Amino acid sequence: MSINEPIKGKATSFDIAYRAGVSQSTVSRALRDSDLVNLETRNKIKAIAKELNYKVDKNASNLRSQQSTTIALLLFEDPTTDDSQINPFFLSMLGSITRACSVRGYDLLVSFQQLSDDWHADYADCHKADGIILLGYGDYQTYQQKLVSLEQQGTHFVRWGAVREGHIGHSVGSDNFQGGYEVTRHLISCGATNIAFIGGVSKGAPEFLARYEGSCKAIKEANLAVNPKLQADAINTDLDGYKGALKLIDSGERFDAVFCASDLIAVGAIKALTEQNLRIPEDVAVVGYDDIPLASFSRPTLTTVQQDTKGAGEVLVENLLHLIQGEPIVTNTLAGKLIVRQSSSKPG
Amino acid sequence: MSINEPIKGKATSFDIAYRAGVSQSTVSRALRDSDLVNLETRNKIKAIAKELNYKVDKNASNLRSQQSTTIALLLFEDPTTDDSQINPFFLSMLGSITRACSVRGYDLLVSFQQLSDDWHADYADCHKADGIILLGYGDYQTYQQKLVSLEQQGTHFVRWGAVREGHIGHSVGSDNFQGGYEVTRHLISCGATNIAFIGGVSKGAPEFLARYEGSCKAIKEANLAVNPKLQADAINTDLDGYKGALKLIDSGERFDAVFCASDLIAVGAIKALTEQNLRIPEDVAVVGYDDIPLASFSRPTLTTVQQDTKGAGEVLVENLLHLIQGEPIVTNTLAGKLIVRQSSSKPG
DNA sequence: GTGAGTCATTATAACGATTAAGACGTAAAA
DNA sequence: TTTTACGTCTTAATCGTTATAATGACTCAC
Repeated sequence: MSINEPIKGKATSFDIAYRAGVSQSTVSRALRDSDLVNLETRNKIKAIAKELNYKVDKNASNLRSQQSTTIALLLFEDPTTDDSQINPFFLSMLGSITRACSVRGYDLLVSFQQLSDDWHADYADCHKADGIILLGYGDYQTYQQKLVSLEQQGTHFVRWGAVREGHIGHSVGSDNFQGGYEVTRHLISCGATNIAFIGGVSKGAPEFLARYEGSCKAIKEANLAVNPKLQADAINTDLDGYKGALKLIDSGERFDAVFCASDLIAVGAIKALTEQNLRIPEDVAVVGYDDIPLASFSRPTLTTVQQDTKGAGEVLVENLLHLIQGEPIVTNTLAGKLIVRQSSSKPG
Repeated sequence: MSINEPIKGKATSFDIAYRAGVSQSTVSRALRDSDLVNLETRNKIKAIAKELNYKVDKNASNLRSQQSTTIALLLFEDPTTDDSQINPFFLSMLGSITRACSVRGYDLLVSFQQLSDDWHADYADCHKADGIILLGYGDYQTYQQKLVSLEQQGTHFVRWGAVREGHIGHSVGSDNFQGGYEVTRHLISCGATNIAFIGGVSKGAPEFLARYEGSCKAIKEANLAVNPKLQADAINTDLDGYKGALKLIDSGERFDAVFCASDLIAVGAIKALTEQNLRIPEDVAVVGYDDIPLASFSRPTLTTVQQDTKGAGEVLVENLLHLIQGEPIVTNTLAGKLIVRQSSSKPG
């Protein structure tokens, strides 16, 4: 037993051991409720620990047990957007992820990443985190290499995004195809026959592509024709939505509805349409995707698909923890919910 | 020198030492660019480290050096709001804080807190973080006790909020008084004579109070009368703004402008006013505070005060680091910027 | 040629926990 | 009585660093 009566700085388990008249290892066990130590001593030790305001040193604990009970969240955005404007959708997810982590006793390390950095090595490798959650719209191709090396290093990670064949690692995502399908069915039921789509399809976010494909399916099912000219590229900004809408108008093609791949795009599109004196939804119905807070306050309020952000955070964390513990993963697709608002109200 | 030729799991500094033919301590020094080790050996060691994909173990490093190069961000909201709706203003701050941390080589631990928990002990005490950033609107009284005990434990922390006399610890905040003053001067210059205020004043967020007081100053300076009946309480939600506006209308008092203590409140207020067929800004001018993304897209677009969130994150982190290193703190107040939009356009 | 002064590196303790293996009574089984 | 077993606790090794003191080698001055 070490003879360090006075507590110098923060209390250590040795200080408690001394006061309790037991060995340090017993203290360590007692505080983690090991039944290798007598209940009475256990309580005594806990009492002393509380009195001394003792907290287990995370670093020492992690070092010895070789795990950090910490999860790293890596947010990466398209390089075009700066850090002051973060996608609201991801931010709302942040809440549920944090919650999900803390419920399970995990800490959350947050980091925004430029895709250029070698983030893939910086977290799990130095034992900062047990696993990584990757969040970001973006071109899968650009960071596939990093995922491969993550995989090779045996790092545990899950990503939010489209669940597709051939993708590395485990993904959790909204059922974008189904969402696009339902949006379009809704538009058709409102009387739309020429439905435009604003959102990058050829390259870029696979989520957008899935939404588009779902939309096409609905159009075909209704015996309408898919018009490729009624599709305008846009990444996930309002400015791009604005430009996309202008492009559609300039194309001279007729359209009575616009399905925007995201709410931000929709906001921009609405601005453009309004400036051209088109009435929404009378002349053109508009639907977005994501149900960001703005959607319910824009004028007109925006019909959109609400992604289950609460559930998403929960599932992401849950799956990652399963992965870490070598258990099988269950869910990986979350249903979206169509929220009908003014921008696409039914006639009559 | 330990004789462990093969690398078992992740490489350690011993593995590198073996390959470089030097001692482990030399490796440790070399990787931190100590000039106690010859430049040539240093480069050699670095090369080998890179080749082996070696990363310093954070836990071991932290344990030994007794610091974590990690900052904890504690976000706490009024208990009324749930985790799915986080104040956009704080979220936008999150971006700059993350950026500021990573630039300085610090990690960021994020946590949302219910005020009830004993978060005050859970971060610095167990060496998870070197310091804490506290973010949250909220009644100062409710968590003052925690701040006191933080202080007592010698924990370093900074908070975002009103800088007031008698408050524990270091605060960084917008100059809310000045902001309120300028908003109101602007409204008066637009011709307003009866300016209402929606936002909790008597108790609750001191930020709101400061904005109100600034407003009152401007009113008095213009030789107008401050009408206490034209002040409605509201915490920071759109619903409360809605209710507040209705209350003002029901009061029967005349008013031609509403200064809302936050954009969220303003959004709710606009909704209420519009429903009562009041035109904005013709009948009533409306101004918010915060410049959340929604402000520039609402109909009408919302005049507001843009808080310098980018600068705020920077200053918060900077100050905290100063605090940790025992250096003096310089800045603690950030100027806001009035953004005039449609909701309060000048006549003519 | 002995002592002082550099320079580059090594040997060796910490840091504060976890955990396997061993020790010591005491009670039950042989 | 001796053995086995169990409950309870201690001893000691370990995690992978960082930091301090010690070691050699080698130059330089008196």
